[in-house]
Amino acid sequence: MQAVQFATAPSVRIPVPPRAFDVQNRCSTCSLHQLCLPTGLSEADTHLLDGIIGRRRRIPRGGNLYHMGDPFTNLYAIRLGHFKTHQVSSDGTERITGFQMAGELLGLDAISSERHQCYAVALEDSEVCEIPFARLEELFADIPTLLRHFHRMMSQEITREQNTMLLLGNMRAEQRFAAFLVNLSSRYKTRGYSSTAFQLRMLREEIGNYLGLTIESISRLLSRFKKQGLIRVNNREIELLDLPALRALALGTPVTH
Amino acid sequence: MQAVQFATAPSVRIPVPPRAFDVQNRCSTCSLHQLCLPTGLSEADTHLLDGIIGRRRRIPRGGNLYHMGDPFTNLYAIRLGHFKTHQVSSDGTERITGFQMAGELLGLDAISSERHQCYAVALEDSEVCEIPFARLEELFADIPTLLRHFHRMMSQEITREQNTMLLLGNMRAEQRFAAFLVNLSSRYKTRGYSSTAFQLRMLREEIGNYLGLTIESISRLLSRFKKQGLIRVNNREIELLDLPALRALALGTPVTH
DNA sequence: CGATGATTTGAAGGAGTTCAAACTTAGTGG
DNA sequence: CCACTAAGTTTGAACTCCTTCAAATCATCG
Repeated sequence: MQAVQFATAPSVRIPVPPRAFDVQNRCSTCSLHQLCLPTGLSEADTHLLDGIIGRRRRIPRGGNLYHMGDPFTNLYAIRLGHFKTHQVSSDGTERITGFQMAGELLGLDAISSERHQCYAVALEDSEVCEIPFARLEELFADIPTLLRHFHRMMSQEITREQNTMLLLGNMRAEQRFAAFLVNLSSRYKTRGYSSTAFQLRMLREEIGNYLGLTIESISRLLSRFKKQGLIRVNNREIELLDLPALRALALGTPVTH
Repeated sequence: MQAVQFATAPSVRIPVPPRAFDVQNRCSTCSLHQLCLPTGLSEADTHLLDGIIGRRRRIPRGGNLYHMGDPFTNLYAIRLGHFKTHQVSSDGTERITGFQMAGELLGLDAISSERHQCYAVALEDSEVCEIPFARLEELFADIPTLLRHFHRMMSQEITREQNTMLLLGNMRAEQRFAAFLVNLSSRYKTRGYSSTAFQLRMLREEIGNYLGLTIESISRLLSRFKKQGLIRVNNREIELLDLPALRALALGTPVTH
């Protein structure tokens, strides 16, 4: 019975041994191992995953990893650097849907339409691993742990976006910006970086665009938080001096509606 | 080689024949077949899917399908009726994250944490099919088409939420509400109902909550649209008299930021 | 060092909220 | 079947948060 079912698999997967230039390109030796797609895989399974990972791509600051409308063939795991994803609306204005950092996956929103739904632009010189989705799908049949983890990642993406929806729908400017800072803080912490001092890789304008606020509002909020002793700012450098207070602001009194 | 790989499957799936009370409970005979999980499956595969679908559950108007924090064991396919999903924030206020209708899947956001991330409440007397997720995962190994379709559905959910994010972050009240109406319209059309005349199953307050506006704003917008001849309204009944104009409003001039 | 892009700050204006009150609908019990 | 009630909706007026517009200041990089 099982055999019959398995025979209906779409194509026969022929494992490909890692190529020479892949040696430095391995999930097994990657420092993001615990954050990225191979999370929770056995050593053997990680090697199977290694076998399908495509080339590493470097994207210079401001460069496009993919364009909206591009046919979807790969997911991308960020190895190094930061990205923003944005759409361009009917009237030509840019609308930022998210900021992504090392260990995060780009392209999940393209699976259903088989076309990328947004632009992915590097905020600094960055590097990604190309993950051919068709080959990943083939691996799912062999590595249930990988499939389960992949579902977790997609589900997490949904949850993340729900939180952003709540932020945009219900929070005042001050609350939004506090939530934004707290969010960055916790993501850096997960990656082993300081949760209180980091660089804002994006422009004020991009923060505002993402949070549904103007650049002036962001600037004013930075000044206010600075005056209140919540943060220290120097251009792109920011230090969160009172993380608990910022967290309280982020949770704090939403609009009543 | 393949056999070895397949042997690593987490558990041996023993197909269960449809139980007696399942006869009326089949994907194969369900009118939502083309919209829901079985989309694109062969007849044989649809029967396999039938084998794992749990009981049908009736939820009366106002009843909870699940609560936020509940352990996640099932996805739910809406068979009949409408739901809203909402969270309750720290200060006890309700924040609506979406409205769902027949053929749509509930619970995708719970996969990553294995706990439901929101409440699901029936907006009218409704009915859902329980889909035990663990058994669905077992089926994925046997029915690649099902897996692929499932990924599409998750990806679609991400895209949908991105659109809502854009709506909340960038649109004025008028534009949001127009987009909301146009969205309902196209979903009813897909389901074979009128795209221009339908019932609003949710309260004005719930619409406002979802769109990040007050109930008063929604009421004023309804009045304005009515005066402009774009719609006809009678309590919950609404008729879109000028769908193209509403579509234009929905696309129309976003805030500049 | 000069030019361009990015950020900050100020002042005025407006979209949408808040508060208040009237009105309508649906449901209940007499 | 009607009166009564509670819930939901509409409308008006005042206010507020954030935007818009404008101009000055600052950073970056050839």
